[in-house]
Amino acid sequence: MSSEVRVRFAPSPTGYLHIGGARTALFNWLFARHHGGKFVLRIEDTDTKRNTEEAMAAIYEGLEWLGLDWDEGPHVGGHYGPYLQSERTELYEGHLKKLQDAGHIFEDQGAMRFRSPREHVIVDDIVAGKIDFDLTNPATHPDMTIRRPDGSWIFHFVNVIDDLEMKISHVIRGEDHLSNTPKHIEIFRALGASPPRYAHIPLILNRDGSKMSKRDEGARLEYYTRRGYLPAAVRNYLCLLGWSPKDNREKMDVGEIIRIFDLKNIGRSSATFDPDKLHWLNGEYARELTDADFYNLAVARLKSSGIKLDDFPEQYVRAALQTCKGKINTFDELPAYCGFYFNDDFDYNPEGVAKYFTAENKARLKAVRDAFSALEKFDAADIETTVKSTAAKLGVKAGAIVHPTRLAVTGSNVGPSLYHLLEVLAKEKVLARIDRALGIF
RNA sequence: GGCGCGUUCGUCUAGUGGUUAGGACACAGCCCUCUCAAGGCUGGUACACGGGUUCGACUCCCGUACGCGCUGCCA
Repeated sequence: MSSEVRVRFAPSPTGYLHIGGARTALFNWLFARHHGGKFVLRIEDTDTKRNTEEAMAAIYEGLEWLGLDWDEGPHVGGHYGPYLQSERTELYEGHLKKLQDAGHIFEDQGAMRFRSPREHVIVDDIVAGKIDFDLTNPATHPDMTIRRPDGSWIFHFVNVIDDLEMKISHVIRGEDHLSNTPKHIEIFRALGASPPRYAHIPLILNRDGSKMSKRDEGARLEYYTRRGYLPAAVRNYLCLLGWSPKDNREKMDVGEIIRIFDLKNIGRSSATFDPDKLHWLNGEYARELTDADFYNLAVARLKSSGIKLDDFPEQYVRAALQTCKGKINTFDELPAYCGFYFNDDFDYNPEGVAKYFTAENKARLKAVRDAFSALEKFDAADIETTVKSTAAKLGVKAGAIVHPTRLAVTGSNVGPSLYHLLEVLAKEKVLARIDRALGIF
C-alpha cells in the first residue's frame, strides 16, 4: 500500500448528476487531495444508446460547479486512457481472453459468464469492516454474466478491468455496491491481480426514508445550481452527510476539510437529505460573500428571472442590491425580495393591506409623506429622523409609520431596511408610491 | 425467500462500560430592533424492542422488529 493513492469517480451518463453521485465524487476527491493522490474521472457509457454528449456534459458541469477537478479523465487526458468505457473495448477483450485461457469463462446462450471459484470471500472494507461472504452456493450466487450475446459488456466486468488497468488504489463508492464487491474480487483474483482497498459509503435517503431517486425533485445537483445555491455551501453540506469532523464543526472551509478528511470518520448508517439545513448553510455562505460577488450573483439571478436591470443606472442597481445583502439564503429568493426596486406597478400584500392600510394609518402616511417632501437631503439618516419625529408629533411609535410606509412603497411587509430602501428609491419615487397607495384606501 | 448492512432528538450527528447523553438544522418563547433576516438567551423532543454479560450498559454478545441494499444479459 505504499504506492500512489489513485481513486476514481465512475458515473454512467444518465443526463444529470445525482446528488448521491456528487457526494461519492466529493469523497473520492477529498481523499485524493488529502493524500496528494490522483482523482480520476471515468465515464461508464457501456449503454451506448443512452449515452449522449449532453448527458456527459451534465456530469462535467456538475463536478466543475462543485469545484471537483479531476487529474485524469475526459478533457484532461492521462496515462491510463481512454476514459470512456465505450472506447476501451480492446482492453476488455484482452482480459476476457486471459480469463478464457485460464478456464474461468463459459458460454451460455451466446453470453459470456464468469465461473465463480465458489469460496468464501472476505471483504475488508475501510468503512464497513470485515465482511465474510459465502459464495459457495450457486443457487444464491449465480455465475455472473460479463458480456452479452450482442457483444456489449456488463458493468461488473468492465468496472473491475478499468480499476485494474487504471491502477486504482481505493474504490470509494456507494454502499449499494457492497454486496457486489466479493464478485469483483473474484475477477481480480482470477486475473492474478490484487484488488484495491474498498470503502463503501452509506446511501442518501429522502425525507420519507426511501432511496433518493431521479424522480425526487432535489435528487439532481442541477436543482441546486438552478435555485441559486452556492457551490461551496452545497459541497460543505454534502460533506456532512455521512462524514463528520467529530468536533461539532459544521461550516468548514474546504481546505480544512481536505486536511482532516479520513475515510475512518465516515459513518455506517444511511443519511436523510435535509433541505432545511442546506438552506441554512447556504445562508451562512451567502452572508460571507464579498460585495462584488454578491452583486454579480444577484444581477445574474435577477436578469434570469426577467427583471430588466439594464433599464436602470448601475449605481441604482448596486445600491438596491446592497440593501439585500445578508438578508437572503438562496438567490432564488431575491427577485421576490427586491423586485419592488425595479417595478412601480406592484401589488400590495393582502394581509398587509388589511393590517396596515387603515383609516388612522392613512393620516400617518400623509403626515410622513408631507415631511418627506419637505426634506432637502433624502438619505437614510434624515429619513430615519423624519420618520421618528413625525411619529413623535403624532404621539405614536415609529412602527405605526414604518409599517404602512413599507407596504405603500414596496407592496410587502418584509424587506430591506426601510430607511435605506427609501434612500435608494429616492424622494420622487417614494412620494409617487405613497400617493398611489393613498389613493386605494 | 436467501445473503449483506444498518437502527442516538423530526433531521444531520458526537459519544467507544460509569455523561445532567453534547452540538447543529427545524420548531417554540424571550431579547435586540424600522419589518424580515442575522445575532443573543431559553425551552421541548432521542439511545427501536427483548434477553443476556457486568457492580454498572447508548456503548459488549444473542435474538426480534423495522429500514435499506444485493440477489439482472442495469449501473
